[in-house]
Amino acid sequence: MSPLPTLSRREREVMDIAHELGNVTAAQIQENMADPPTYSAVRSTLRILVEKGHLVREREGPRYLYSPTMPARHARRSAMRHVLRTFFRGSVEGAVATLLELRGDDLSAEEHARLTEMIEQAAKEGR
Amino acid sequence: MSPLPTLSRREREVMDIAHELGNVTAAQIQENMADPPTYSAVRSTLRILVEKGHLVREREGPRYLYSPTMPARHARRSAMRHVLRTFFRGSVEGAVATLLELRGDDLSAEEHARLTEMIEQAAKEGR
DNA sequence: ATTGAAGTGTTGATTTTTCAGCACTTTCGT
DNA sequence: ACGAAAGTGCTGAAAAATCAACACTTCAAT
Repeated sequence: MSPLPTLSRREREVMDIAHELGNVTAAQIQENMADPPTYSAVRSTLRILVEKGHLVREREGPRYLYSPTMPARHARRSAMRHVLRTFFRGSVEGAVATLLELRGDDLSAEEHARLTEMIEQAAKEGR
Repeated sequence: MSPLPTLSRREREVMDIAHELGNVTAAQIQENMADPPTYSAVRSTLRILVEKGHLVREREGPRYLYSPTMPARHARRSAMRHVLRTFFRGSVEGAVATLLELRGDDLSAEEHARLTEMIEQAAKEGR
């Protein structure tokens, strides 16, 4: 199984938007791009991403919808693993600490409960 | 303050390595690159990254050491914020869940205690 | 002091990426 | 049925990124 080719700058930008929004039209992509090129140029990038196998497209009435090929769960894990390794030296604790900082507001009681529960589960798992 | 220019594919790869290793020589960068080009080409990329303001370099005896301009703490937060938004729709819970999955092995008692403590703190904070 | 190894600065060719134009098709409202 | 608006496929030019070559310098060991 040949790995998917790596992405250029614009291609990565488009893929990020696609992951964020799930499945999108060319117009939506353009709207969400920083310093967006013409609609025509956006479609050009989309075509390349489909060729490379990163996106699939299907007709949705009058237009096309584009969706990431890689299942969301896999993409999430892969992205998180990369950040964990690159910026946190693999420290899950460090990563969680930063997440909580980013969270900013206080945790709600429910959120607190769910997080604690998650950690309990992780501690018990596989016994 | 003009924002730093965005990065090309190779540039990003080099920056990731620089973040992972802290401060590095050109040779170290090359060793860690996927499908590495010549030493000369690596230095070429490094020069551009210095010009763009992403790296600083300083003499270390016979050679140069390159280090990311952006403070590690800021880089970590920025990277995590991006992943959080792109792949988790901003859900800290979702992100933590994935981190715990990635962690794989059971949590040690100490790790468990520290994570729980962190969450307690986040819940209490700012009262 | 000389030599080889390792490092550096600079330059330009090649490749890739990025982008827009154009002719054509489909959709939708009047 | 018609025209406007929106969408599409295709193509090639312009810009950027990538890479390697070459000449030069520094270091360290003999």
